[in-house]
Amino acid sequence: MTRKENNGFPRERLLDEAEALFARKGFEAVSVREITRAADCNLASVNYHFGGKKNLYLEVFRARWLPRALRIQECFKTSLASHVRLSPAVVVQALAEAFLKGGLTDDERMRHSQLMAREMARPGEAFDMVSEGAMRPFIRELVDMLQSSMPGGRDDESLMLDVLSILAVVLFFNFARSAVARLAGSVYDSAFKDRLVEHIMEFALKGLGVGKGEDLL
Amino acid sequence: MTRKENNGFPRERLLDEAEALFARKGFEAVSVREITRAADCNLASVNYHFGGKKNLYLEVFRARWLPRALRIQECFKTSLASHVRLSPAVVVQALAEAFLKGGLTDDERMRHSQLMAREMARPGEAFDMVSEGAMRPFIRELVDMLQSSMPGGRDDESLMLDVLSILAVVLFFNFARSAVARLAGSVYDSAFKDRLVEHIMEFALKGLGVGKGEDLL
DNA sequence: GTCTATAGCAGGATAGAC
DNA sequence: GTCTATCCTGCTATAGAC
Repeated sequence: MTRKENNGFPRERLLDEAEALFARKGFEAVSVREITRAADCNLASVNYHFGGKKNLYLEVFRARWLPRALRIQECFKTSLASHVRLSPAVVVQALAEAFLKGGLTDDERMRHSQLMAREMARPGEAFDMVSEGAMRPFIRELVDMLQSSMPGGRDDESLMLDVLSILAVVLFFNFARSAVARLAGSVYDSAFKDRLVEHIMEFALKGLGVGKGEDLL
Repeated sequence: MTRKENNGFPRERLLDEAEALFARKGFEAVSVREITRAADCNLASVNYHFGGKKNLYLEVFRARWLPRALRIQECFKTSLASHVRLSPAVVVQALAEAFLKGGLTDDERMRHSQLMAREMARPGEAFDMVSEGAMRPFIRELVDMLQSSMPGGRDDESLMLDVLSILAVVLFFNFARSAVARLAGSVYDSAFKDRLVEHIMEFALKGLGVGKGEDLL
């Protein structure tokens, strides 16, 4: 994999390449040699800048994953800001769009989901960052929003499971991208992605027990 | 990890321990030494019985994962057999129960989901088995069933995305078990599991656009 | 800060005795 | 079929020149 010349500092190049490789193959399947080769740095640079492979992995979450998660959340809040009243439909639409089309490139989205899925499948040291730094507060916020906007009024635990389920679907269609494409018999192109976004919004809204076209504007 | 003495033949012990370790940590993170130690076999046995680590991994899918997938599908069909008419609610309930409580131990369910999630995140040689041997025909079957039982009549592609979404939720709550428990602030005990089953059925049925209690019997 | 060279070790695989 | 001993490769990490 010859690299498109990344013009950042070595430290930044290492973080970028490491993130891509860790997301694609997982921590153990990637060697420091592979990372430094891809980042066009020498073998010792990982140790110099980060103090070892494991610290580089953690730094990828601190310096790349976390900011991206916060960017997604900002995107979500920006969508909400244009509405006077927060109906469930508005919240869900903003949520789905923030995760599926908001702010990030397609590659970023996949990397983000894959790293997240890896830490969720097997929580390690980075999971604290994922959990406390982004997911838990965001979920809390979502539950509160939905709670105060749902007509019936449901208990928090039930709403949280709904939120987790929506998140599960979003994660799945991002991190299992090639498998989904093969199972669906499609190529994962731009049209297919749009189709997925449409589907997820519809499915999630219905799953929450909210009609789709209720009061989106 | 001292092992509960497994009384099978060495070959079977190797498959069992390898499956558990591959599911938990992934292919690269597990060493042949670790597997043979857990299975109480000598280091050379993996090469003797399977011809290498990679072939052992493939054999785990052929001899453990695939039969289990078929057992889940049988469990699903048995549930259906007791109904005269296949309403969507019946199909979804049978699906959710087959995946969440059917026939397998809790450990088996988690291993099954984790192995499946790994192959979907990064399809390798084993993915053909997962895909062609179990998932694709099963999804096909589900879509056909739902198609002929849905009142409105929807297109196959849309139904397949629904089925994939339900599968995504089921997979997620199994493979991200510890993360879910931490995010939900619960322990993943038997009561919590029952709660999850209940939630998934409700969410999936609504997501399909079908009322919950319509015609379950 | 960057690089080469290498220590030190763990990995998969195999040979060959039993 | 099973086991020990061993080969060789590739890994992380570090020392030390520049």
